[in-house]
Amino acid sequence: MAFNKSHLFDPDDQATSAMAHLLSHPARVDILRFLAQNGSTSVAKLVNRYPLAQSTVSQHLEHFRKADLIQYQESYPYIYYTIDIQTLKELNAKLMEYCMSLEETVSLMLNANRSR
Amino acid sequence: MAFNKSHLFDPDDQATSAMAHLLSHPARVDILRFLAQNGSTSVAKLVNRYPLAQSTVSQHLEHFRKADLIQYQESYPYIYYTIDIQTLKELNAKLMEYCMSLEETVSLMLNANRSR
DNA sequence: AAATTCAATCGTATTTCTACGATTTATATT
DNA sequence: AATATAAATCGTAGAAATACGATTGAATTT
Repeated sequence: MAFNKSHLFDPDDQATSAMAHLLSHPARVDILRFLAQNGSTSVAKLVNRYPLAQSTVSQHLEHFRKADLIQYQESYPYIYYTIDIQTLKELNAKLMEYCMSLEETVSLMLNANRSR
Repeated sequence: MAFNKSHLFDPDDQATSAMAHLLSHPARVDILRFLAQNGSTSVAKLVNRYPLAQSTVSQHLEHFRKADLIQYQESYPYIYYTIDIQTLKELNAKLMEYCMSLEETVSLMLNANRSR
């Protein structure tokens, strides 16, 4: 048992949950926003921002790298990470679409309750 | 080691990642949408929707219960779950706000690149 | 060549997640 | 009282996530 069954679900829902998963740790929530707002950023700078060891921050970055959400370029002595805007837009759109649809649905419910 | 450090991060980011975490499995993505769209739903009906055992579906529902995102009422022989609209609106707003802010930020970046 | 430095990777411990079957609990029905 | 049924809970297995220190690799300085 315990073999994951996520692949058996609707592909759109898989994409939504994959993006959600990337945001399921507060460090990653901040990293993504920081990179979006500040552009090219060294790992050292990120390590300074969090109460985490360097190896742990690298591990979080690995999640993003595997999802092609970030890219990096070396420039001694640092490695600078940037967001892959195209991929971010795609993944973010999936999650946003889901959240907005949910929001719309429950708002309709509220209105329906109010008028009966 | 390995004791979780999430509590050391920004409370807003903790809330964002907590909601993201609830959506980090495709079954939960579908459950939340299904409850929002279809209202009061028995566990049996949910179990039928997924390639998962009854106990596994109950476990997923437990995530939502712990976050006060759902409520239930018994009516023999079924237990019917509904969304807690107020809580959903609050948690969803946090995640939406984050995603929309990200979207806005990267869109500005694209425009800046286009015009230089 | 030796030393330095940044960051990836490795090894490992602990915790949490995902999944299941089995059991328990609660509530009718018979 | 016995039976049936729905769903929570328990016990457990395996995988993945989170965290760290230590090591390695690449690149520049000295």
